[in-house]
Amino acid sequence: MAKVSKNSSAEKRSAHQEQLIYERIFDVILDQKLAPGARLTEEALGEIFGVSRTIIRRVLLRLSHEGVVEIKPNRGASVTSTPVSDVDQYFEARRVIEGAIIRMAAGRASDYEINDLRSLIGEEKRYYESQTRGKGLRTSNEVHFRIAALAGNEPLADVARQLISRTALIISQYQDASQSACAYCDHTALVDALEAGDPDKAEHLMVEHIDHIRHTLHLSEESAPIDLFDIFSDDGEA
Amino acid sequence: MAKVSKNSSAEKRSAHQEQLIYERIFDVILDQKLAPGARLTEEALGEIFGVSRTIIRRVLLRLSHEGVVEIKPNRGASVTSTPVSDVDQYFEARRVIEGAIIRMAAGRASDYEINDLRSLIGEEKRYYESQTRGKGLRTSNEVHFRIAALAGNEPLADVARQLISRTALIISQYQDASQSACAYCDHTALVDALEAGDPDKAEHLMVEHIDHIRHTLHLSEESAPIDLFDIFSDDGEA
DNA sequence: AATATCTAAAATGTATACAATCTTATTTTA
DNA sequence: TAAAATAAGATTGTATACATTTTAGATATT
Repeated sequence: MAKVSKNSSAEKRSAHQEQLIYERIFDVILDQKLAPGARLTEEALGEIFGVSRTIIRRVLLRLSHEGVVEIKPNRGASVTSTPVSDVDQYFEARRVIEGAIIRMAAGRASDYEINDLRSLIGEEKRYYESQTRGKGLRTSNEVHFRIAALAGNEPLADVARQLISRTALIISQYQDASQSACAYCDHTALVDALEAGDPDKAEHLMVEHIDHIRHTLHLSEESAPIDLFDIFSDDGEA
Repeated sequence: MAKVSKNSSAEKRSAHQEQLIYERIFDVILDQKLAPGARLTEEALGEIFGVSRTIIRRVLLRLSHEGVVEIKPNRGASVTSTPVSDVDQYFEARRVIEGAIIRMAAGRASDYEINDLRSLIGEEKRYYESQTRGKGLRTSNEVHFRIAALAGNEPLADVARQLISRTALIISQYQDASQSACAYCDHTALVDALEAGDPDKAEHLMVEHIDHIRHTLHLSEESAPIDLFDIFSDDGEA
């Protein structure tokens, strides 16, 4: 007579389901399996992930609020293509914000947090060496996320996260797969400065690092149409 | 509950409809007609604006992405209540970002843009003198938005806008209606520095200004439940 | 009277139906 | 043949139905 408890495993999943779909789509974009400009149709995605358009719509809306996807009225969503002319602005924004952030973070990090960062950078190094580009890029982002968190200012960390994600999209659009930017070298130096509690050096290294990434980009126009089913059915991510 | 849809006049402009609802809800929050913590139920809002829950849901989702509203699973949306402990972080974030922005903007503004700003500040002054608090606060935001745009860096202006909107919510939560912060005095000085092309002075004034606003806040806990229909049916603006 | 349990109402979560709009292929016309 | 008109298909826009969950009130129990 009481409530019939359904299989809770399926229900638990539905809570995270949206998040999983969100990450999956973002990952595919960063892996350059979906080029900028590629259209994301609601029904196709719904079939792929086994949910209705309602859920997909929410995910696309979130991605559009983050600037990863563009939604035009009656046209639907497509991967954001950043014009060459906008690229430098994003990197300048990152220099300003992440420069200020790492200055605030310098000396604040505990030994535990520093160790955590170093092991993350180790992971990053492995991904880059094993040529798994997408994973490497996301891990690199994670390093920047963690540093942002160390500053102890949640709103600032939040806007930093946005810019970092958005920049990742730009990098995946303009960086050659071969030229993987050796980010982990720079990252190690950054963490050293953090540990030493040297704000000036930390800021300087961060600005140089962001500048360095910017200069690995080849700013030329390109595009490549793709089929949604192929991309999501075959996960190239070991 | 009568299902009478109260179509005011914005029935056919379905393209802008969502935007209008968004602004209407945000305005009501800034006017303190909806206190932090107040619940926003989808069906009630749908009836008020004469649309289905589908549209309301999109608006609430957008507001939640901007941090104005909090959505909890199975609980729906409620106006974000910022803990006292978080307030200073938001203002610090604004000092960092808007400080950098106005530095970039100094000397870049055309005569036309400067004049535009001055007339906007005039408008602001009138609103404050006529005690229309909500309008005054929004106009004040607009001044900061415009300055952010002058820096010529869209991504930075974007994160600035987010923080400014979010801070407006905080101000409406913690500032006494009487103490209206005389923002337009500071703003005039800011524009003078912009026109003179003095980055150091402009930055200094901006930091002081933001600090000044922060110090008009009375950081104590409060709350007040309200009825949605009353609020939206009677527009206290004018 | 206080607490616990159960039931009804209300709100959100999701899917789906149908309308409006855009896209594409085909046919018509000059 | 090329351009324009048109019709068929695909895609998004919106409303609504139904399921699930929460909330609140009533009833029962100690």
